[in-house]
Amino acid sequence: MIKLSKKVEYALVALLHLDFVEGDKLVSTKEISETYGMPEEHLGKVLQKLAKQGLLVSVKGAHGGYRLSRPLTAIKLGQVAEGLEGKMVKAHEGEDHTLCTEFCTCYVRGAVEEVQMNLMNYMNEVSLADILRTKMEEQKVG
Amino acid sequence: MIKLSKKVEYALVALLHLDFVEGDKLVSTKEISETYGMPEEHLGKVLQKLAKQGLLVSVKGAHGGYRLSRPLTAIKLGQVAEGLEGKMVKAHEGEDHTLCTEFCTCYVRGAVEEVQMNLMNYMNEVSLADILRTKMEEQKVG
DNA sequence: CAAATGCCGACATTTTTTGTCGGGTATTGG
DNA sequence: CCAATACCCGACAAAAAATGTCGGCATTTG
Repeated sequence: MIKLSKKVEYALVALLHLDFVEGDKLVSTKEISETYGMPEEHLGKVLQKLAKQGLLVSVKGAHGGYRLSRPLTAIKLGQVAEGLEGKMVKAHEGEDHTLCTEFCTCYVRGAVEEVQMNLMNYMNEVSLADILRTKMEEQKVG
Repeated sequence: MIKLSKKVEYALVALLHLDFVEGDKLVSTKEISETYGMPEEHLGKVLQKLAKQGLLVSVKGAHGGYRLSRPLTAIKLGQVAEGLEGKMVKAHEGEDHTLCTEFCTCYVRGAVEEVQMNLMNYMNEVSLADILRTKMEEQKVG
């Protein structure tokens, strides 16, 4: 099933939440986890990875927390997923099957990699802002 | 990780293989599994589901096997995935959050569903022929 | 210093994926 | 008719991944 993992789901919820928050206000893991009923420790891990990847800025210590490092328009779905689950497609590991234009095992297998690539490319085009916009338009209509 | 499952991978390999085969020739599970080194029983399950869903035509008995029921242009990535793993998104389960235009829990959560929808819509647009075409163009260039 | 909070690794639990087995049923060829 | 081939199906087993928890450390604030 092509389904977003909880990790990604938590990440998206947190990112969208942070976007709603005014300016540079810092929000703690605890606050977010309580708002949406997520396990705090787990969400913590997720946010730490997002920070490590540069999507979030973290501030330690009392009254610390996280804030977005950039606008949602500049955060791609693919970045979030990759940050949390590692590189998703092994971007053509050197193998050159240019010669096999006819049917052969590697040819078919190569085409399957292509599918993964396509999916990944798609996810790297869609920004979180796009998603939010889609949702808003849908609500206006529906 | 947004990664195709083995089931889907096996299915795609089989479907592309069947496309390479001339005309109405029947190909058995065994033949495919041996060509690509997949576990026969497991591949069998996959092909059975594809047949049940109508993407493949199955012929029982000696010299039986499978063939495509239609051209690859008419087989969408999403169909393959759904056939193997069930409906992927619960297509808006009635809940109406039209009122929450401001920040609220369900609003953010709703946006996450949107992401899933987008992914699914994408997968229902891409046909296996599209994928193959992409691969061919890439080979010409690369 | 104590409290709050991020950071990190290890582990436990649960769920999903992947693979296997045994026993059907249908068709073909001899 | 019989044996071989091959699809069909449910139940189970094994392996892997996702999810959640714990304990301890590091940093900042008051």
